[in-house]
Amino acid sequence: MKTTKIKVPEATVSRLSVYSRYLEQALEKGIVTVSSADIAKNVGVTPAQVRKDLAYFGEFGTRGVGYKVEELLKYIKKILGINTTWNVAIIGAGNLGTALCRYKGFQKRGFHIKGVFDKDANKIGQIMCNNIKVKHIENIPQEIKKNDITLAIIAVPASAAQEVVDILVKSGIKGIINFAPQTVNVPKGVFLRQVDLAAQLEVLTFNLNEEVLK
Amino acid sequence: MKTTKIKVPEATVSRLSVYSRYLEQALEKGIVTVSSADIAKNVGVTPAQVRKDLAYFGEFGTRGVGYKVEELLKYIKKILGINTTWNVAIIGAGNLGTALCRYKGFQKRGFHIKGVFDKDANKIGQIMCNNIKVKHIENIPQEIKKNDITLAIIAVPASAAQEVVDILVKSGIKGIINFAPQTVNVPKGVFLRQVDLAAQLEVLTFNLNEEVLK
DNA sequence: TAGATTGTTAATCGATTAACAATC
DNA sequence: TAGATTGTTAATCGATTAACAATC
Repeated sequence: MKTTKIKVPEATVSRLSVYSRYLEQALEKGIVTVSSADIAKNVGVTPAQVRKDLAYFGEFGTRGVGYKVEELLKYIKKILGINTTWNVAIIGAGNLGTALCRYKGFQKRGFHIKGVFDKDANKIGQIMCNNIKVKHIENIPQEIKKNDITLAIIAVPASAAQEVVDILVKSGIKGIINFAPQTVNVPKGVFLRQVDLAAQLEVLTFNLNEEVLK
Repeated sequence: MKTTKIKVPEATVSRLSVYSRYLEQALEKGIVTVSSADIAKNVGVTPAQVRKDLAYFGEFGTRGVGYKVEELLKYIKKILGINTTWNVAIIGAGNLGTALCRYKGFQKRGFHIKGVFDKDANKIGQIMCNNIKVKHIENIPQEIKKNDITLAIIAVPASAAQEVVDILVKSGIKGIINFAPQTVNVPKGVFLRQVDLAAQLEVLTFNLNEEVLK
């Protein structure tokens, strides 16, 4: 694999996920070869964008021909690191945590939920998904080691988010998705993504408001 | 209100949501005035960024002093269009749809779930949240009109996403959040946001992979 | 007044798009 | 070969940051 010298934009990485989903669908349909224009049309970007995104990582196509679907899919999965499976912990066994635990989309992409944690005594011991019992937050460090968990999803109230982040970081977690609507801090070397569901709706209402003003 | 001539970056809009959350917390704590540096420190951006973001919409501060928390919060909420409430439909009464229906974070920001729809006969008639009964997808057009619903959240399988989008658009929905991992098309004048949960994890695994290569 | 902090402009940085030579 | 499409460079566009005059 080519060692990347130039920094890859985060937007490029997100788009690679989208390309890979399209390629999976194309593969199912029995499509063998696609052009950057095909990919672009199906995912709503420009062909130049597709080629540029791929160019960060190497040369995967054939001039005059295009890309082999199966091959390109394999490459992108490797680039994204999803040629292997990953073990994931969910913190917070409320509605959202439960739903995420049962969400098929994670399994489908090789993410296996291996632990669900909460503080609430009523929830501990309950079975959430895949026969996983909710454990107390205290057990995070040992469970993460025992089950080789690398990623964590936070689905606790905003007020508890930073505390949970700190526990996770101390336990050696390297990547966190935070669903709590709360800015949190992680040390260098730990990757964080903030997913703010209400803020998503607010971008829509902003746009609707602007439309009215026009 | 100043009519915006210059296009506001989407990133600015998202940050306004984040600023407003911080301001709400500050208000609760009884903080009266904040500087751009205060906001910046708490949400993890630069003070210049905060001032630039606000400058798209007017002058809300006092030089040498800062911003009045309560006042700025009110302005931002008005800009985002969340000085009023919005009615929302959820399509898909599976795990994710159910969780989103019960999610407190929406209510807290003035988003009221007024309808939940599914195709599955077993789900129809079940009570999801706020005493809302799941209705068949066929009922979307009339329910949307009846309940004055403007926004919709799609939580159906990828294969059904475009079909649902088309129904929603035909019913007059103006803003859609799509949780299905599927690129969909909307006509001009309808706003769409794609929230791809697995892709979020994949950005993390990409980063972890890169770290290893270094 | 002196110190603080805004609002705004200009400079920088980064990402997207267009264009085209390379090449299948 | 001629047509098609990649990979890559240069041009454009847009967003962030730095700097500072305005002003409380």
